[in-house]
Amino acid sequence: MAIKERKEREKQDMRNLIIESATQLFLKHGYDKTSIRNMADDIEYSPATIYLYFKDKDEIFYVIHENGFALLDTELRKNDAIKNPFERLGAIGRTYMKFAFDNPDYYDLMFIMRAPLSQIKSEAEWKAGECAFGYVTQTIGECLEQKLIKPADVLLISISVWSFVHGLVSLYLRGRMCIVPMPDDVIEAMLDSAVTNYLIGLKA
Amino acid sequence: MAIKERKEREKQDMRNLIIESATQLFLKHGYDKTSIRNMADDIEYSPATIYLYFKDKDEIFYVIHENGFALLDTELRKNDAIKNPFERLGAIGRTYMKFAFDNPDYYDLMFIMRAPLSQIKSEAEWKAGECAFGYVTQTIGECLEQKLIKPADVLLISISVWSFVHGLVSLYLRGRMCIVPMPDDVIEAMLDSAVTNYLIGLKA
DNA sequence: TGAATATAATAAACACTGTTTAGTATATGC
DNA sequence: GCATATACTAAACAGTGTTTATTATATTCA
Repeated sequence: MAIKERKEREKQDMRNLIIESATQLFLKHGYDKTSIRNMADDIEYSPATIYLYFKDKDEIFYVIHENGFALLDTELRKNDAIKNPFERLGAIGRTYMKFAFDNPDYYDLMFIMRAPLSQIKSEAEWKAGECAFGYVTQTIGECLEQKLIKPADVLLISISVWSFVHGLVSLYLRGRMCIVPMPDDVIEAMLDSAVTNYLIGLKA
Repeated sequence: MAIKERKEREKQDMRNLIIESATQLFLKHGYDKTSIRNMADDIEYSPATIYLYFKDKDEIFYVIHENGFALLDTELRKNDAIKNPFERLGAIGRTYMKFAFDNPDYYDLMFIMRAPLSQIKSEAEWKAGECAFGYVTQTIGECLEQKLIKPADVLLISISVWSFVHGLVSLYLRGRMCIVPMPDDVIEAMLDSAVTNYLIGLKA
């Protein structure tokens, strides 16, 4: 009975087709323009067919959100080559910001929007987020071991570092940095030096 | 011709009625449930009537967003009684966080959502934001004058402080703090000590 | 192989959304 | 009193996510 397996394969192919179409539409035209009907048009199936492969729209965007994390993870871990954990932490911060500015729609889905997280059943099951965050806590842990930063709870520092960079990035992406009336490149430089400054403050 | 003035008054009354209804619906049921039709039902007029008083839905929510800033401003400036600017800065931070947790929907509209800012014509015209942010820069300016914090550009520090607190708050409000699996009250305490810790790091 | 069953896909509908248009009462100005 | 201006709305437009009933196809078993 290889039929069952072929059917399973075909089901996965169809899921992939839908995700590919949704991702392409999402990155090209944004979240609002990525409707079930647009996806259906794109893959040349009826809208109802999509519901045979995904429970709802949020489930589709949860997968896209997970793919975004895979992307970010790959980028972040490229900094593994940097042996000094404090230097690595700085590089991770800059990589994180670059990711956000290069992929604002992914960043939105991953850290700002509510939609994709409606999928997690509750009680800490955000696997995608845990992986990237784990890399930060690990690096900060090494910094603490080597006494490169002021002693404090590793989780508290991790959350602080993450929140600091996320704060800068998300206020910028949502247009709130217009309170300082400067051209975009000047602001981006400012955000960069804010991170640099912040990390200096952590130094032991 | 007092008729013209009465008409103007009536026009304002109607605008207020719509805003009141929208605000009540928004705070009670959230943004998505606050539709033009729901507002119309509530004030017992047709949906089209609302468009005689507001250009579009975003314009209504821009007013609500401005009201939110008036509220936050009042709260923040209560800290004016604190003469020491560094202590005042800490109090402002805690007031800001309390506002966010007490009024998550307002906070969303003011600092996270895109919708209401579609109203600002461009090139730094975000009056509501400037006012609250101005109070922070002013306080930080005083801290610098009195050499209470490490010297740096006042704008850079202001943006850093704001981003730090906003980062903590917005990650929490959008469910991303679930990476640390703790009860809400423990997390809120953690965010509080993160701010305290951060401000200590700024100290001269 | 042929009938019965299970699977895959869809057309159409449901209940919404923001917004616009054309038409109707009512109030104002002359 | 009549023409004009104002206030209002019913209905439609163009979309949204999702569900249901139906049909066509593929698979299983006698």
